[in-house]
Amino acid sequence: MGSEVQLDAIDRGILNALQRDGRLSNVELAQRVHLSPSACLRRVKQLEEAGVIDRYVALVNPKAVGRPGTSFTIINLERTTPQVLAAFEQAVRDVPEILDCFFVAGSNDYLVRFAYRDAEDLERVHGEVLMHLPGVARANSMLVLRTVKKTTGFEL
Amino acid sequence: MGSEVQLDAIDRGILNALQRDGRLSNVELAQRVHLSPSACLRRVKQLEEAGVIDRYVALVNPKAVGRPGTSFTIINLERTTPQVLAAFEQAVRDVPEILDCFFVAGSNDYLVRFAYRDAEDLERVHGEVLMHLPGVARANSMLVLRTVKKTTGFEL
DNA sequence: AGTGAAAGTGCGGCTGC
DNA sequence: GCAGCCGCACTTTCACT
Repeated sequence: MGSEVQLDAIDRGILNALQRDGRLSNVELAQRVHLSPSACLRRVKQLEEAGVIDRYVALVNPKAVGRPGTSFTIINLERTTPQVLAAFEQAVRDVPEILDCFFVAGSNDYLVRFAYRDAEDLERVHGEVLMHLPGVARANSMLVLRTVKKTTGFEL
Repeated sequence: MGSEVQLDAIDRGILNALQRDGRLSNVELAQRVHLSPSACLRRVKQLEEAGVIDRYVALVNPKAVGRPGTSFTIINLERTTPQVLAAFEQAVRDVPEILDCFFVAGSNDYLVRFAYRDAEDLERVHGEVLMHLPGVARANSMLVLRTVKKTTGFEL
């Protein structure tokens, strides 16, 4: 897929701009990167088809939809056979409260991110959702007290 | 800001659709949520102005821009005076390699996410960037071996 | 008064040269 | 890089409740 595509300075400028504002009109984007609209559009389409630009999304304010809290939880499984891992991962995908889940090196742990509504909801998700995923031995939550920095893209 | 806005079922439908595809045209969005284009556009504008929709962004493929690796690092500071925290956080904001940084409860640690190019780059970022941030005592990296789930929004 | 549908206008995406 | 058509965003207006 989108591997080993060579990007020049203009491509990087396009990507930086669209990562900040995915609804930039082509004409405005063109003059920011000093290109004619048609040439700019060609590059954008090419970046989309090459898979460099994965997709465009709207970002919603967590507070505005009643999910102000964020927690990262390190989940340790009792056993780490392929079957146990597969069952756990499928369950994770089916739980809407879980936003991200990563399998990390070191001690065969998962790192899970979720958003919660309030203290009661946090307790529910931690205790009734995470702890009841198949194969879980321990779950160690790290509550986010303050978000220092949060990005959705890369500085190119 | 965007707090305590009441969302009905149609608003949630709009948000779910735009979180999947932020470039949906208003007419297509309208028929998905069974509304006329003008009524739909009014709601979208209102959600934007209320801050429920924060912004629209393009998501780029990390592999395509040469940053295939992800690492989460727990950073522990030597001292936790306000001055030390502030200096650390400002440094974090100035380092482009660091994508996210959260101050987490428990032991006054930070959780930091960054993307790296290869093993050599990982070593450089961990050793030369993170460890040289002001006030760092220890940095414990968790390498992501596999991304099980990754979302940019909420199921509403 | 607040919400939804229908029509007109201009800008911008997109396919030719 | 330039000129075309065409579609969509956006406004206004009207109908409903």
